[in-house]
Amino acid sequence: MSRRVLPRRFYARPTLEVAAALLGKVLVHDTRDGITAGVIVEAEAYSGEDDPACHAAPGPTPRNAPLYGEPGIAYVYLNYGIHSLVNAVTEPAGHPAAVLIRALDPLEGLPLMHARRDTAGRAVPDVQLCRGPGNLTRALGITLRDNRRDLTGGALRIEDRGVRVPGIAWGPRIGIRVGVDRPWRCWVPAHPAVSGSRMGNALATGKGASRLP
DNA sequence: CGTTCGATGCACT
DNA sequence: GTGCATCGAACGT
Repeated sequence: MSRRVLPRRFYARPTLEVAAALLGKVLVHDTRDGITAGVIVEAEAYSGEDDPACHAAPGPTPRNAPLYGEPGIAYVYLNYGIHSLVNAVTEPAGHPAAVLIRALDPLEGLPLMHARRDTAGRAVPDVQLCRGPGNLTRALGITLRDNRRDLTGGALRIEDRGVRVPGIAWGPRIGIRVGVDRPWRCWVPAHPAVSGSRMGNALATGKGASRLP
């Protein structure tokens, strides 16, 4: 529908490159209820069967099949029984890898995001609507049914709207128990929508080199 | 402030 | 049966 939708070749390259390049891009979900969209400000790379934190670590299974397929496809899975987490599949087909989208700066459809997130009359500040991978899928209405959707066109997509990020910081991935040694999480320095400031996350405020780790 | 802990569903051993 | 790429309420200090 638009030339600003990221083409498949954007995803068909090293996962760390894609993760960095996704910062500043816009995740859009078009549903019956309306459009919601946000600027990606935090992401994590998961790449290869030798990455112990990657879902492909055990080798191919029915669940992780999308990771082995075409780049530019959404890999959505349920974790902790509650949260749908959305990834963008990367690298040429055959190399299992993806970028987990962890936080957005809310851009469009804020009222709809609030409607989806506000529970028990509990209001959520705008900047926290899409802070955290489970929160952003809830705000955008992304569920397991969106697994395998093509991000290069259609209702769930990622666009380039010309947003420039001021910098990129790198650090260890969050919430995993293995593979913590790999600094494969990247974020926009000091951005308030970046997750992790809960656990005394000094990293989230650090100045970032745009260089890959 | 800080840390702990229960909710909840599904893939995989 | 076990273990999560989480979240937020409920504690303790």
